[in-house]
Amino acid sequence: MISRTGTSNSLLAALPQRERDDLQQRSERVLLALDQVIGEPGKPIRDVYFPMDCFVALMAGVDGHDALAADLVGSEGMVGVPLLLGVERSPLRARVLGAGEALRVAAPEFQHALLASVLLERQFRRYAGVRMEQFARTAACAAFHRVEQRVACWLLMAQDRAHRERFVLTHERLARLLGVRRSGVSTAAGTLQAARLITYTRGHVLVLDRVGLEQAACGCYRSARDLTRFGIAAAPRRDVEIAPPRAPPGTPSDAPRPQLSRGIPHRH
Amino acid sequence: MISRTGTSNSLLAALPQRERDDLQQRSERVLLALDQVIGEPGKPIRDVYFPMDCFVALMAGVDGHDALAADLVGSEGMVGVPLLLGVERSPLRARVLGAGEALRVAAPEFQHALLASVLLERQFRRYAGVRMEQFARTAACAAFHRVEQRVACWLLMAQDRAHRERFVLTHERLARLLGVRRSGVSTAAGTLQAARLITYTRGHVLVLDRVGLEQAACGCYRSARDLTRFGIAAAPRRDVEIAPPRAPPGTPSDAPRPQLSRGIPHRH
DNA sequence: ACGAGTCGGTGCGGTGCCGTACATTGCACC
DNA sequence: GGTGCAATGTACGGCACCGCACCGACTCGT
Repeated sequence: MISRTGTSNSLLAALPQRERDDLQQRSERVLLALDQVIGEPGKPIRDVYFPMDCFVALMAGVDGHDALAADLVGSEGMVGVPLLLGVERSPLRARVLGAGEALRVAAPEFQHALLASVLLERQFRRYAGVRMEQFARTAACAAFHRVEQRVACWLLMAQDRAHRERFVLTHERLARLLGVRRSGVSTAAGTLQAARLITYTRGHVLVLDRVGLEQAACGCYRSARDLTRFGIAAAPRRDVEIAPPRAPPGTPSDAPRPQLSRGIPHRH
Repeated sequence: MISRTGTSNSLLAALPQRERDDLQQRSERVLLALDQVIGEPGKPIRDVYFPMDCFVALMAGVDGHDALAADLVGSEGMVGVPLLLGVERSPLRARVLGAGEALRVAAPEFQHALLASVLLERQFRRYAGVRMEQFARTAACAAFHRVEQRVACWLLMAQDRAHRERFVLTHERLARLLGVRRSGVSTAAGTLQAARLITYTRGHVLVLDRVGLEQAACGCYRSARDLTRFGIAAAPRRDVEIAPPRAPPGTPSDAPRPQLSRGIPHRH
């Protein structure tokens, strides 16, 4: 999980040599700065991004504000999925949450690449399906799970995408992701810190006990992680029916897990 | 809106003659009963459905329960979008919320049809993009808007899909859509009823004042409706760049709207 | 006509989070 | 080594919604 895969993008890495090379030739390496916005709701999608060691929050908005993050995109994914689906305007705001490098491909170039290779198109399309499921999960998670669980969940997701044991994410920013108060995050983070699961100092997060943190998080983290793996895996060939490994038998995706702070009952 | 479009599906109706006929030949008319489940999370998608005068709730689950509805599908859409994206298992539970007729197409038939026509594939793919945006919106709505607003919102969405002035939807079922208590819906519905916007009698909803109900709803309703229209509209040809009419200039998608019950401030 | 079951109106104590505000603490930059 | 700001810890009243429960009202089947 923390294994530093080098500066590469899994979605690209899963492509056949030819497709990968083709796309990389059309791309350029760019440095994305913290808080940089690389997608505005309602505006045309100019470029597609493949994060390498940065990660990006996809913010859903209501009433003119960014309300909450629908998903995080790191080196396991891409920014600009709507283009895959023939939607040329971004529905969400894409804001860089962890600075770093990404491959940028201009929208027309990307569309040409899609037309040039069915394999590439199929692989990316399946990623779109994964993203969609993730959106639905986020909706349920935001509506049902306690702030503390969600803080744990998103810290884990952020860490996976930062590829580092320690990374940068202030309470303020995390609060905006979750759509809650900053002080709510502070309290939750304080509890996690008291439980020796993390250390939080001025935006610098250090995960001390990953397993414990996973237990403090809602099941959404594990589900999301499994889903991500499925999204990266090479798409099965159309003529051979392979059951995707979504739910390995005997592995209930939501196993019962202990509560951290006072046994808060789950809404059902 | 209430115009009874007859028993047809807009997504199919927007297709060119040839594609529509082809798909209809592969389909069969079926009657979907209230509460019938036509998609189980984690299970293979056997069939794709094009509702005609029925509508279906797509339920996202957490912790093994259905948590909340991510979207409603009526004659403007289809059930089985993941197949479009190369995902062969349903991420959500699809439960019939309004009984009626639908066209059913077996998954392999549908996939063949997709391969047979780029036009058809493009049209449906864009619908997938719309659905995705809707998921994100639902997430934000569920997290931020008051139950009363959401009740109004979902009543409107349900009515659009029922194509009738009056339709059937109990508090209990609506509560499950929103992921709230049944009594919470009762209270909210009571307020709407007191304001002469609706009449609610044992599951039979009659909308008295549609405009008023829209004002009582959160902006999500209008956004979702506009989005739906965009989803139905014929996809622009690839070689001609046509800006999709997502946000007509001078039409802020979330205009300020009056509060119904005591001026509840919006979280921002 | 009557009983059973569904539906919805209502109440009550509990609580998680909101909005707001203020004090503290590191870190960066003088 | 002080100054300034960003980041965090903490507190407090308010409230929307929770879980639970009860009861009346309407519908339907026999």
